[in-house]
Amino acid sequence: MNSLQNPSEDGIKVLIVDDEPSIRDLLTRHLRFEGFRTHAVGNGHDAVDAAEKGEPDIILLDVMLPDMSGFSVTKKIRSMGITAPVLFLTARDETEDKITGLTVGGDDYVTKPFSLAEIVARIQAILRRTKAAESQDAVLEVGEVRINNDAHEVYANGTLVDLSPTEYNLLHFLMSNPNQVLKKEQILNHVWDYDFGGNTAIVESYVSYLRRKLDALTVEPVIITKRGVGYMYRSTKKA
Amino acid sequence: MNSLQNPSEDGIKVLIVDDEPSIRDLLTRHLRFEGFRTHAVGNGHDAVDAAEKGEPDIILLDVMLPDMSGFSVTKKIRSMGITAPVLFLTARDETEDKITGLTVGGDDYVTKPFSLAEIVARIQAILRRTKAAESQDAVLEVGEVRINNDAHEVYANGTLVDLSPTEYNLLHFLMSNPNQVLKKEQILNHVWDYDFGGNTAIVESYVSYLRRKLDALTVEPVIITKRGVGYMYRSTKKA
DNA sequence: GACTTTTCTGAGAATAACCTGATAAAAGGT
DNA sequence: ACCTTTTATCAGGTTATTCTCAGAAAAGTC
Repeated sequence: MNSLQNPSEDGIKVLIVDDEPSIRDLLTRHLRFEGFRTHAVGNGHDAVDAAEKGEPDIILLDVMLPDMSGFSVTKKIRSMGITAPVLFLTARDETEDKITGLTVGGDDYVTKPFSLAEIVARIQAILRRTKAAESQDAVLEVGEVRINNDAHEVYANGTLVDLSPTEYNLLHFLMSNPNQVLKKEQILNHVWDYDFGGNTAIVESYVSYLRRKLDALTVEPVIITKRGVGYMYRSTKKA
Repeated sequence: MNSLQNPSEDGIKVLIVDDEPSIRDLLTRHLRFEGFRTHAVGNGHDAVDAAEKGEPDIILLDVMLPDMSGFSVTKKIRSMGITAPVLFLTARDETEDKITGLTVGGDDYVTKPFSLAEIVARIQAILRRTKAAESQDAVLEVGEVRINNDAHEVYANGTLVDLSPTEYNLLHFLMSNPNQVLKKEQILNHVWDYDFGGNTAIVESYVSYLRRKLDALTVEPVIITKRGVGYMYRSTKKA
């Protein structure tokens, strides 16, 4: 039926540029699953081509490409009058000043390895800023909990809850798919980086952390364990 | 003559890839019975061939194949532009990171041994997400009972019923085939894993569990014993 | 009604799933 | 460099679930 997390993102075209086929594949498959239209290329030359012909709404661009750097690609396409925002994919140790220097305007960047939830969130944020397109809202309120994705703040019945980054990401993912059981594997795939080595036990830990912080402030527990299946965020209790 | 559970799934092509003939046979026979069109092969090379020529809607792919791994097969067919979703069949102890890494898009996986009901449910879920084909709905309501497959929740006349996973699976299977007698063996084959060692007495136990939980909430008993034959879920009472 | 067969159900042991506190390592801030 | 926060792993305790079995109950047969 609906894709997870972003049922409304329908006609948005994403150009994916990365020389590693596995990353291209990962992003292509996931973003398609989320409802985006994608096109993937493996080098800078093809990227310029595709940016011109494909008219993407947003470009995911690896900064380390075999033929030319992602920054050269950006300059080139900007000089051609293409204004689509760029989300740079960088290695952790990339000199950050270079990146921040180029991420003017609506651009942004994420460091590898990233989580899929992060990529989608950044795309959402960029599109929200630039096009004001009907993309995911910055504020998500389900049941007794309100989550503000711009400020990264969570309120439970009006009280600000202090969450760690991972706790926040997990809650955001759960709240994006209310009343739907999410398997632990599924959660791990979305919320943790794609190269995370551990097993799903960590999901249990973080659910525990979240419950400790949230359940003290809510009438109903918000995260339901579906034993043998997964976890579910419950918005409205049904008698 | 009618297929169980999914009379509408008619033209969907399933490619089955497993080196064990018994598993190939089990899946072929069952999925055909369910109304799918199937084609089965026993190694990676043939799988790539069949994926190209057969244009399957979905691929059931064992990850342990004699000539190449299921992941290599996936990469190969993806590079050929084939986007059909893959349902991986894996051993329980398979390194999970490998699997989870590849199952981010529409893909999914089940661990061996699986139950046939699980396979069908996963295929349904994948097709529902990707192709939006007119496949099984997430909510199934028959008579006084409503079952929500997204939330894995069951309501009897509006009251939430707490079921264990196996109880849920059994009820789901019964409700998928209302007003139709199901033999205990049939139920065992669908709902329990294919390597289940015990006998059909366990079906009796679980029917008993279900009745205890459901009949308190319904006017009519929903599960009827057809002595000497099997059980039947009845939607509208028929004398 | 008496007998046979089949089904139902309660009890219990073994197992699996889950929760949580402790802890160590890593990251981040001052 | 120090302290704090955060992340990740692990093991013990706890609860839910699965499965089997045996006796009770019900249905069918003569």
